[in-house]
Parts: sequence; C-alpha cells; structure tokens
Amino acid sequence: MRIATWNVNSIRTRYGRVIDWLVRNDIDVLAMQEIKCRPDQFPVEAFAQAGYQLEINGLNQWNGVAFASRHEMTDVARTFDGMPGFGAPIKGQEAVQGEGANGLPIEARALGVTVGDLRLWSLYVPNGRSLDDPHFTYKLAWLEALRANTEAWLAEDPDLPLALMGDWNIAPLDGDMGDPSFTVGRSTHVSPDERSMFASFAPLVEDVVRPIVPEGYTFWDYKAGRFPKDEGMRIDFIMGSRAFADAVTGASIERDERKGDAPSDHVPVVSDVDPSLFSGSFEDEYDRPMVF
DNA sequence: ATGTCCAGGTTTCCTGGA
Repeated sequence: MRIATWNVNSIRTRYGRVIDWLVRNDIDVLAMQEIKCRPDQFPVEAFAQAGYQLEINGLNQWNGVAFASRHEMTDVARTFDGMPGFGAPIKGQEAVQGEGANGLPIEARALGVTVGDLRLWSLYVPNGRSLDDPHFTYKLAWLEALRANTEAWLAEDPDLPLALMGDWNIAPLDGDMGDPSFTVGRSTHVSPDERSMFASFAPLVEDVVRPIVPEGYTFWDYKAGRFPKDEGMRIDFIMGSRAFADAVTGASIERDERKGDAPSDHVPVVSDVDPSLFSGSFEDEYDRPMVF
C-alpha cells in the first residue's frame, strides 16, 4: 500500500499532472497541501474517473489541504484541539470557518482521515514568513497544538498507526537546507526554535522516509534557478507513529516531478506500508477488487 | 535579476503569499 504527500501548489493548475502521477505510481492515498481552492472548485470528477475519492478542506485561494484515496475515508477532521487561527475572517466563509484557540479565524491547514486501521493527517504548517513576524509565532503555536494532540492520540492508543504528512516548512538538519537565501540565525525554516519544535515530536512520531532516502530535497523555489542548481530544501515529511513506522517497507522522494511542464515547486514523498502488519479488517478491504 | 509562480479582483496590471 502506497501512501504519499505532495504540496501541489494549486490543484486546479496541476490536477492532470497529479492524477497521471497517482495512476502511474499506483498510489493508494495522497495527502495534498496548497490546493488553493474551495471544495466546489476542486476537480473532483477527474479524480473520480481515475478511481479516487476525495476529502477536501479549502476556504479560498490560500492554503487548503485534501486527501485523494482509493479506499473509504471516515472520521474526517478539519481541526485539532487548541489549533490557533490567523488573520481576518474570510468573506463568505463565516458559516464554516471556526475560531481558533487564540480567538482568530482557523485556516485550512489540516485534514484528518481514517483509512482502514490508519489515521492520516494532511498538514500545511504555517510558513512563518520571517523571524520577527506574527506569522512565526503562529507557526510555533500551531505546531505545539499539533504536538499536544499527537501526544493525546497516542496516549489513548499507543498502537495507533498514525502518520502526520505534509509540508512542515522546517528543514530539521543542516543537510536539509540547500537554499543560500536561508541562513541559521536570520531565517525561518532553520531557526533553533523551529528545529526544537520539530524535534519535540520525536518521542511520538518519526520520519519514516529518511532511513530509506537519507538525502535529497523536496522543494526548490521557482526563483533564481534553484532547481537546476539543486538549491532546495527538505521540508515535506511523513512522520509515523511506532505502529506506522514498523509497517513501512519502502519510501521515495519523487525528484523527477519537479521537471517538465508546469511543475509544483514541491515533489511527492512516498511511503510503502505493508497492510498485513495491521489488524485483519483493513487487509480484507485492501484486497477487495476495485469496481468502477 | 527584489529572480517565479499562483489566484482574485480593482483585470489586460495590480496585490499578497510562498
């Protein structure tokens, strides 16, 4: 079973390329970030024709996360406890946009689904913008709320196969940062505060890709020829709980997806999971022939 | 070369965000 994450940078611009990649690579579940649209604008039919169901959390042209899955998704969540908000309310979204723990409007940055035994989250961590920006404080508070929730979920069920997948907007190790415009001490993504926050997830979830793919970036800025110069950063991660990580049999970073016509600035990150290592119900569901 | 993409609106360029 293949589970992947991809910051697609507008699904309306990219859906042909995304679906082609999904089918070509036999992906079962894809967590998307930066879909940049509302659910009513999402190209649902194109995904359905390729055999994928969708769950979508999008409010406007900013942010937005979604799942495409060949398998049934249940227990859909669009926030987690204590999630802070940011900025002003989005016009026309008053009915669906909740209020965060800090009293500000909640953004479309998280989506949780259950697929068989798996609990999966598609996450678009706030960028931070700059070290002295309110968005940076928001980034750290958002991550702390996620960490606290992760701790609670795993306290309730230590054997939960949980994966936190998405664009974390943090380069945890020096080798993960190859963009010379980012420097430790002056820039987001590499600050001690962000790296400490990332590291604080360590007892709960671990990077399931790095042990298999020790090197390589997942993002290259469109500007300044960053991709041809390979001046990218590794900021997209699949962070798995113990039960999830123990079932991982393979992984890849799909660097070729940064090439060609109209690529996203991020590439997909993939994990292979052996469903037989989870309890039986899911294996049965997984092995059922697909019906179109 | 403050570089390139994306979406929306006040379009046929401007803005904000990354």
